[in-house]
Amino acid sequence: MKIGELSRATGTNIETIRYYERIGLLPAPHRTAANYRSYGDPHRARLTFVRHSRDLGFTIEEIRSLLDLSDDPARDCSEADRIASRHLAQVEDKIAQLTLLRDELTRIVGCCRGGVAADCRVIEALGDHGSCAGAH
Amino acid sequence: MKIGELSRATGTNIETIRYYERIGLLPAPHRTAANYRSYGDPHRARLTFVRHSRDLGFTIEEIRSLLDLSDDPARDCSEADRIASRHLAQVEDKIAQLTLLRDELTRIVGCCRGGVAADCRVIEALGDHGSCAGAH
DNA sequence: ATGCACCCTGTAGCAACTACAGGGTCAAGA
DNA sequence: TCTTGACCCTGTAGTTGCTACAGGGTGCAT
Repeated sequence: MKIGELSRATGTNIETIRYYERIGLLPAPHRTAANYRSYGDPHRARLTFVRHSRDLGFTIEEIRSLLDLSDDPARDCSEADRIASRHLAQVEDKIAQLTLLRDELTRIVGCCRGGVAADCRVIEALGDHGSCAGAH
Repeated sequence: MKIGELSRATGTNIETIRYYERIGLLPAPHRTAANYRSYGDPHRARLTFVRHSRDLGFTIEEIRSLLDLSDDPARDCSEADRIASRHLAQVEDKIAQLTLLRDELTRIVGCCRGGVAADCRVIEALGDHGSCAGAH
């Protein structure tokens, strides 16, 4: 299939596909006589893997490691587990952090009762970290 | 005070301070005879405002708007409230999204029982979006 | 033959910094 | 007086993960 079909089949931007090839995340496919890229099912599966992993927030480098693992079926999979677990921990950290942020923002937004900027609690709160309830 | 002191006083990287000046977020300070930047309290207050807003996740452009507002104390502060509320909504979206992600990752990670990559559930799950519990 | 959709390469842009390279300045100690 | 070290300056390039051109070629239908 041509790059446009692969793009539609995986929901990936064409530019992104070429980008993945450039950085070595996807192998360079065969070319037609007209120098068009020509993909097969293995390419589509690999790109699906990459997109799914990106959707789950894995970095390109993490995906590279995961692909290396899946390319070598004999290898121990504990590294895959380690990568995924570490990522999970990062996501949990991020959630905790954003929750603190949300609470702080809720507090700040709730203070605004209209009026002029000089009396605005939002602006005041932003200028004064000391008035924050928690750390962030 | 010199840039290093301002840096320590606000917990901001020196390069970042110069960057903020370059993009017009902080006004250019006076210079000493040796061409060193020389800051006063208003600069420190403004930078504190910027850092605090960044810590809360506001973008540079949002901060620019907020600073414009605080520079003009007679203006109506409803825009500040609007910016902060929209940002709060974004944070809430992000939390919801990350929570789905976390659940998916938890599910994936929990499946790994060791062994070789060929049988790895982590790798399998990443290659197959269809096996996901929810949308992400 | 002439549109039009598609493909190619290469480069530059985005956010919000961060990290040099290659130089100048200043105060303290030997 | 000299030198060491901490600090400051400008300007440019790198980071992540794409995205958006510019300027061209290809393939098929009308």
